[in-house]
Amino acid sequence: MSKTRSKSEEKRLQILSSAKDLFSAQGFTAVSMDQIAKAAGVSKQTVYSHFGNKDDLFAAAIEQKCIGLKLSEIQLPEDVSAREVITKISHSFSQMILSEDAMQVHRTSVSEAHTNPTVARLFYATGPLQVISQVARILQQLDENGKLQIEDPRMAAVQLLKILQGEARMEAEYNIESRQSEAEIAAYTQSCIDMFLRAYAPAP
Amino acid sequence: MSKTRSKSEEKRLQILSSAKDLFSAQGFTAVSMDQIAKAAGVSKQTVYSHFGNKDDLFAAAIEQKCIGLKLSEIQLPEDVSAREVITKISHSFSQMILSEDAMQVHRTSVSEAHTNPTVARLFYATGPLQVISQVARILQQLDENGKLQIEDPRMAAVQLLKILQGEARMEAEYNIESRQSEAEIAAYTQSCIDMFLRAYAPAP
DNA sequence: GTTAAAATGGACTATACGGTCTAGTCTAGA
DNA sequence: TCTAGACTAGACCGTATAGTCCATTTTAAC
Repeated sequence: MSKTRSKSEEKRLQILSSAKDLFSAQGFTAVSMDQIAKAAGVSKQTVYSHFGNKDDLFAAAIEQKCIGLKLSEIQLPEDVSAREVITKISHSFSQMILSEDAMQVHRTSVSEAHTNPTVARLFYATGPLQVISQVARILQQLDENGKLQIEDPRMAAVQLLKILQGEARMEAEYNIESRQSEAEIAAYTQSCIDMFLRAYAPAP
Repeated sequence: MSKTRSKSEEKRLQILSSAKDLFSAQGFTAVSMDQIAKAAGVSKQTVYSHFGNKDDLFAAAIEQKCIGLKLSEIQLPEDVSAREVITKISHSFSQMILSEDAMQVHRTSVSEAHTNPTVARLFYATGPLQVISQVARILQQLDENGKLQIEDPRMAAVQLLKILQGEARMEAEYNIESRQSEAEIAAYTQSCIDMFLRAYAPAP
């Protein structure tokens, strides 16, 4: 352990933390290395000695940010109705997807998808893909229990997650002024839950 | 009319066209005014004399691009089943949403949504919002004809359009290497059509 | 305390960009 | 043919950035 001289780790974390905040808030090009150094309370040289260049720092920062984005763990007891499960998933997801953190990473990923593909792919793999698998697994259980009738749980998971995004997500994406109210979002989410349950209700 | 000297219009269009292509392909910051001038075969000064600054040129170029993005007009004869209508909408939309043009404008809008809100809002209003209304109107007709049972056609329209995006759209957004095949997309689209029709089938 | 790595801070290079300016050319209309 | 406006080519300015260099100071281990 204690490698000859290890104040290093502390600085490294400061840099990473500042870079994470700045990059995800303002994107890659808009943030300068001087800015990051200043925000981290560290000299620019130190930044470069820890992370070789801007690209590497960016990748590390966004990776860091992705780790913090998890769908809150969903525990479902045995005797629970399909409606309860879907409702739980829906609200949990709806809240996550509209959070400022999630939107920031999403925007940054899309913005840099072409010039810096690694970041977007990293995010996609650790974010959306994970959630899809997680939800697909739950849907498969509901199918096996006969509580829903789902041929392809993965497709159904994508469908559920997609509809839940709704207009609210687009408004956030495009930075529209007049956003949907909490009530409207709630009403829409409810409509999605009902719609999904009708579509995948077990045959009588 | 013929304003004293009007070679102007031709140059203006050249500039606008080049700017449109460059901006939508690479985004705002990545494209320089020199680049645009060169691509348009025009001097930089001419660019500035036609469009005052980079922001204005950008707005004009993206506006130009938006005009070209329309959902192909959907004509539905009288005695047509709900399945036929939804199928037609679905394929039409699915194709449009994945086109290179649509993806470009989408990416650019998201990228610049914060620093240049006008563009994203313009796109949202002339693109997604239009399509939603158009589909909502059709769904309402299907409801009135008793072919479907839809309480809130607008919500249903959003749901339909959202599920149709599916994984393919995300893969395009995040520039993922391994994209879904045509066949996979078709299968998913079919699954969406079935799912939507089951969810909104009229009560027996 | 000595030592060597780690960190500082600021000067520096090279490059790029938005935007202006200028000197001169081209073209249409009077 | 003359003239005014459109256009060109490129120099130019100010600013900003990524990244390097280096002399100096701080810090942790021995």
